[in-house]
This record gives sequence, C-alpha cells and structure tokens, in this order.
Amino acid sequence: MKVKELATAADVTPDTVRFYTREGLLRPSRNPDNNYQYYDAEDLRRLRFARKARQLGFSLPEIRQILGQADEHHSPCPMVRDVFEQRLAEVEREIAELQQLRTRMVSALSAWQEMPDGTPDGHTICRLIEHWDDPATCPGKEH
Amino acid sequence: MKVKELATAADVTPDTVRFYTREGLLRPSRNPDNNYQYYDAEDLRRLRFARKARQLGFSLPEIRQILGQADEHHSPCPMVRDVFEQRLAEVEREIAELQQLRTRMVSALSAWQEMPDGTPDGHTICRLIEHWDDPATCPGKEH
DNA sequence: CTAGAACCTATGACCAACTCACAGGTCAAA
DNA sequence: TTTGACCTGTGAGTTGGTCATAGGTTCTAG
Repeated sequence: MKVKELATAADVTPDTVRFYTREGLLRPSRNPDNNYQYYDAEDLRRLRFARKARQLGFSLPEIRQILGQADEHHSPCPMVRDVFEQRLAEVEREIAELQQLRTRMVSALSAWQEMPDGTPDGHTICRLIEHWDDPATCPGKEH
Repeated sequence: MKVKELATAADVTPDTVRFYTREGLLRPSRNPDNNYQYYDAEDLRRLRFARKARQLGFSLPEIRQILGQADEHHSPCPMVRDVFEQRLAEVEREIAELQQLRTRMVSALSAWQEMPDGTPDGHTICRLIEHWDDPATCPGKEH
C-alpha cells in the first residue's frame, strides 16, 4: 500500500501517515527506484491501534513505546495498564474540573440574566469575570 | 511596578507578564534610561482579568478584544456574553465526551481485571484498545 | 507519444499559550 | 566592587498534527 491507500484504509489524512512514519510509529519499506514508501497490513494494524490509543489520550511517545515493546515480543500490557489507569484518573480529574467550571458559568450567566437587558452602561459580565473567585487559588474558601 | 512585582501580585510567572505584554494585553510605560517596563495598578487589573478569563476558556485574542473595547469606553459585555455562552456550550460538550470516554475506560479496565493477573502471554489491554469501537466513527452503532 | 491528473518525496512554517534558555545590561546591598 | 537578583530581546521548544512548496513519478486518456 502507498501512503494514500493506507490513509484511506485507516481514515486519516496522508499527512498524518507521513507524520507517524517520521515519528517512527510506522515502518514502511522503500522502493529504491522511486523512493516511495510501501506499507503492509501490519502497518495498518499499527496505525489503527495508534489512532484508538490517541482517542484514549495516549501520547505519541507512549504509543511508540507500546509498539516498540510489542515489536520485541514483550507484552506491553503491564505498562499499558499503568498508563491507562493514570489516564483514567486524569480524565476523571478533567471531568470534575469542567463540572465545577460549568456550575460557576451557569450561575454567573443566570446572575447576568436577572439584570436589565443589554445594559449599555454596565460591565456586568465583565464584573462577573473580574470578581470571579477561583477556588483553586483561594484554598480553603470552599469548605 | 516592574515585571516581577506585577507577576508576583498576579501570581503568574514573569515570562507570562512579558508574553502578555508582547501580545498587547498589557501596556507598560518605559524608562528610557534603562529600557525597563513599568506597570501600574491598571495593568494589574488587566492581568488579573486576563487570567480569570483564560480560566473560563477565553482565548488571548478574545481577551485582547474585550480589553480593547473597554479601552474605548465601549461596554464589551454583549460580545463577552456571546463568547461566554459559546464557551459554556463547549464546556458541556467536553464534559459529555469525557464522561463517555470514562465509562468506556472503566468497563475496559474491569474487563481486564477479570482476566488472569499480569498474564505474560497475553495482550489483553492492547486487544481491548485494538478492538475499541469508536462510537464517533461507527454512527448508529450505539442506539 | 504526450499531456495532465493524481499521486509521491522532503522540508519547513504554522497553530496556542506559554516556558525556557541565552547573552548581555542594570541596580541594590555588603 | 563584587555578587546576586533583576532586567532586556530574541529564539527555540512543547503537542499533534495541518498546510504549503517545489519538484519527481505514475497512470490514464486522447
């Protein structure tokens, strides 16, 4: 398979295929005549794996490491599990943060709604932002 | 105030102060003798506003625009409200996505837990990732 | 046989929002 | 006067690609 064929098969752009190749995630062979890169079914498997891992929040270096481990016939699973669990914790932290943010935004917006519409004199929303108390920088304030 | 004093007052790094200055969010005066930049209370206000707006997900160009509007004695609020509402919708979308991701990660991890511990022969987590069905790319699969 | 379309190559710039490093200038205290 | 803490500007690095450019190749149609 050539670049675009692989790209189409994995539903990514040719640029991404080339990028991943530069990054060492894919290992195409080369035709010395025209210098073209040729990919096989294993590359497709690697690419699909890489894309799915990306969706889970794995970084390219992590993915490269996982693939490398597998190449050496080591099971990458223990490492993957670690990263996976870390990533899960991270996702949960992100969710909590965003939910807190959302709560504050909603209440700020409702405070704005209760004010005279489109007040051309006021800086109401801006004041809301200015006086936005960041719980992260005001430790102990929320308890 | 000099760079570091402002940075300390707003709890950011001097690099950030310099960066925001380059980006036009802060407008220090200059001492022609030593070329130092001097910031006043208004700059501190602007910087604090900028940081809070960043926490809410406003981009630097948006913040620059808001500050610019305020400089011209226009109330930036209507614009701010629009961006704010867009940003709220975005936050809610992000939360939903992350929650879906989390659910899938948790069930993948519990599937892994049920397997023999540390199986040196298997590629269980990797298989889980490989066969991870992305709902976004399999429309209609989830309903 | 040849023109053009569609592909291939490598390289490098660009995005956001900083962060860090570097080389050299300034200033206050000991 | 020397040390150390600060200041300056510039440029590069971060992440995961995307886009542009310039030039080479292959395929298809006329």
